[in-house]
Parts: sequence; C-alpha cells; structure tokens
Amino acid sequence: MVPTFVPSDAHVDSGDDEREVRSPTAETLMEAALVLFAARGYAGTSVRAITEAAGANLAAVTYHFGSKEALFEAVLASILVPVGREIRQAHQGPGSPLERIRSVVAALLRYMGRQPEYPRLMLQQLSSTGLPHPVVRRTISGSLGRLRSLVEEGQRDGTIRPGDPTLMAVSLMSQPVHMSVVARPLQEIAGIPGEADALIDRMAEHAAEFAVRALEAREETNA
Amino acid sequence: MVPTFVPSDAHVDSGDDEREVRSPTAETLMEAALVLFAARGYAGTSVRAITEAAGANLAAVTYHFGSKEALFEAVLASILVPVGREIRQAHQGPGSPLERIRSVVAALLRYMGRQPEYPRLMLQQLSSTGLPHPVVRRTISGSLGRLRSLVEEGQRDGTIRPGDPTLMAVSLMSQPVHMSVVARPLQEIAGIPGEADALIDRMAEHAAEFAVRALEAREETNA
DNA sequence: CCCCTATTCATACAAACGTTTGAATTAACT
DNA sequence: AGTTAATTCAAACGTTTGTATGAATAGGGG
Repeated sequence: MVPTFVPSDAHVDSGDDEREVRSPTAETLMEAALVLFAARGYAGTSVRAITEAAGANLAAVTYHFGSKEALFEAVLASILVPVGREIRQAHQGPGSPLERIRSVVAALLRYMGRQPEYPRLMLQQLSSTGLPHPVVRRTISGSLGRLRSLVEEGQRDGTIRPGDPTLMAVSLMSQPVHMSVVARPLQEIAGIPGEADALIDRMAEHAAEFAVRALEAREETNA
Repeated sequence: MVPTFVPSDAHVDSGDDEREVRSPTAETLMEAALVLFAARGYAGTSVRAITEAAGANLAAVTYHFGSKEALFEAVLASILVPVGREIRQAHQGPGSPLERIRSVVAALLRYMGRQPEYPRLMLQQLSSTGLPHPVVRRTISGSLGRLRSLVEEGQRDGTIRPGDPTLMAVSLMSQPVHMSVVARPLQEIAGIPGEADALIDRMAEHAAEFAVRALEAREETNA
C-alpha cells in the first residue's frame, strides 16, 4: 500500500528551518532510502534493501523511524525543503519579473538535474492516483504560488502577455521537473551525446529561454 | 523488482498495426491491470488485486499472459499504440509547421487528460532509474522524432526561431504529458474550480499557445 | 455418446515482506 | 567497578507475494 497521509498534525513547520537532529545511522538510512525509493518506488523498495545498502541492521528502520512509511515521509520532507528554498531564493532575487522567472527555471533545472532523485520522487507522487503527500503538496503549492505572483506582477507592468497566471505557473514548473527527469533516459533514447552535466546546463538555458519566450508580451502586437 | 527488459527479440512489430486477438478474460484483465498499475505502480499492484478487480481467478494472469510482468508489458504496449497514433495524425495534418505543432500539443493533452492512466504509466517508466521499457522507448523516440522534424521544417522556412530542435521537441512533449498528469491533483492543490473535463480543455488551449509562443520567430528582431 | 482441447477453479508452495522480540553490545556518568 | 540508557543484532513472527498443480467444467467435432 502506498503511504497515505492521515493528517497527523503533530508536526511543526512554522519556522520552516528546523535543524532535525538525527543519529548517524538514521542519516545513513535516509541517504540509502532516498536513492532506492527514487529508483524503484516505495512499494518496490524493501526495508531489507535499504538496511543492506546502509550497512545497518534490518531492525534499524523500525527503531529509528518507527516504520518504513515514516522513513519515507522523512526522506520526502528532507528533499523538499531545499527545493522550496531554491525557488524562494531565485524568486526574491533582483531584476524584472521575467528575468526572475528565467532564473527560477534555470536554477531549478540545474539543481534538480544534479540531484535526479528529487524530481523523481516528486513525479512518483504526482503520477499515482490520490493526493500527493502533504509535504509534497505544501511545497508544490508554495512554489506555484510564487511563480504565479511573478507572472501577475509581469502582467501588471505589461511585460508579460495576458493569460491564466495559474496555468502559466504550472507550465513553468513542468519544464524543470520534467526535463531533469528525462535528461538521463533521453541521452539514450534521443541519442544526445556528451557529458550529463553539460546536457543539464544546456537544458537549463534552453528551458529558461523557452519559458521567457512563451510568456513575454509582444513589442509589436496589433495594438 | 521492476520489470526489466531482456531484449526478448521474439516479437513482431514491423507492421505497427497488428490486431492482437485475445480472449474476453484476457481483455478484462488488461483493463483492470491498466487502472491498478497506473494508480499504484507495478510493484504496488498484486496479481490478486488485478484478478479480483477483473472478477477472474487468481491463476488467470499466469494462464493468459504467463506472468505478471508479461501482463504489464501487454498493458504498456496497448496504451502506447494509440498515443503514438494520436501524435502521428496531428503531425500529418494540414497547415504550417507551427500550426501542426499547436494541434499536436493540444490533441495530445486532450487525449491524455481524458485517459490519465496513459501518461501516468509513461511517467512511472520515466521516473524510475534504468531505461524505460523498450515499447515506451520506441514510442517516445518516434514521437520526439516527429516533433523535431516539425521544428526543423519551421526553422528552415523561418517561422520558428533558431535553437536545438531536439530540446525544443522535449519541451513540447513535456507539456501534454506533465500537465495531463498534474491536472487532477492540481485542482486540489492550486484550488482550481470547475469540471475536470473543462479544465483539460483550458489546459490544452493554454499549453498549445504556450508552445507556439515559445517557438515562433519574432517578426521584429533586431535584424 | 465420447473424446479432445480450452478454460476456470481451489488449493498449495516457497520466497519475500514489514515488524517484533529479547538478548548482546556500547557509551556515559557516578 | 557498577548502573543506566541507547543502540545493535540475530532470529522469528504472521502476512502477503507470484507462481504451480491437478482436478473440475465447459464446448465442439467424431
């Protein structure tokens, strides 16, 4: 059964920057679990596989996290914090709305492209039925909100064309998430040569340009 | 274990349009399996869940398909054929390259948005590590090739701006796949009101416009 | 009616699953 | 050295997993 999410409101998030303190074993377990969950999914990853990869005892997951599902949630939360931060930073940067949108898209793609486990886990959540885990939902909803506000700002000062700001934000978000995930298989499928990191950089440039072009207001419309 | 794909070259595909003939039970199994695989993933779906949903005996999967994995491959192949056909039709339609790109994006999004299992299964394949199943790879590679050739055609006649046609094709493809999958969760996350089908239609319009704007050559560049 | 092939069915199997248990080990403090 | 708490460990628990088996049930031609 896929982890479902009884509200479990016993959880603090107000400060958005708590330093979770964990034993070394717990850290190692989370690192191993991240890789395996991203590669094979939640149901496809056994507790035994995780503990073996981490060099820990089979009972370590139950002892340190309580259950496999709790470990999964901890992993999910741990990766979404930096993703949210990445977007927040680029969002608060200098420049016009369009320029900031460009840097959000490029930065996000570069970040995720180098940690492919992150977007993979996000996509796994999105592509199952039922609502994604609340921690995923919160991050996505926050990031979409920031992107939408950038779009609206640009629409107000006339540099961004009219259109539904929410859908525009979704399109912006889909580029980094989708492309960072397909980058690796794409090298084989489409026969793209070269180093993986170089491809990510090219993709970041491309996606940012693609996004800006799609949004900017024409200088010479029929007005 | 996620289905891996020993080449298994004993498989005919030349004609691209074989009418697979199956018993009614096999058909029912595939329909039930499609829904469950898309909802919970391969590892998260048990043979018992499939046969129960199909109203068939537990042994039916082994008898009709040989194994759970073979059933999965049959399901995968069955959904990718119509997806490939959808793209091929829009690709061969009338109009300029940009207009045909617009209708590929819109048609694909409308099609997938109404059969969410299709893009879900595709994304599941893409978001695991390791190469996707060959049948997925072939469809994606074919579709990307068609999109890329449209882009190149438009670049030749000057209606599409310069840029890497392969990356452009990937961006085009990512819009329908990604948006059709996130449509449902997005209604809750972003609080989009209205009927699901109406949202799909709005998304199709939006994504097509987004794509065309991103690609078209400016009439008034500094040339 | 009988035989033959195709399909369904209940049941069984070994393997893998997440979790529990209680003893062994480690580390810190008195 | 002695006490206590935290952690690790090997083993076992009861389920659930995918697949195999052999008997039961059809449905046509002879």
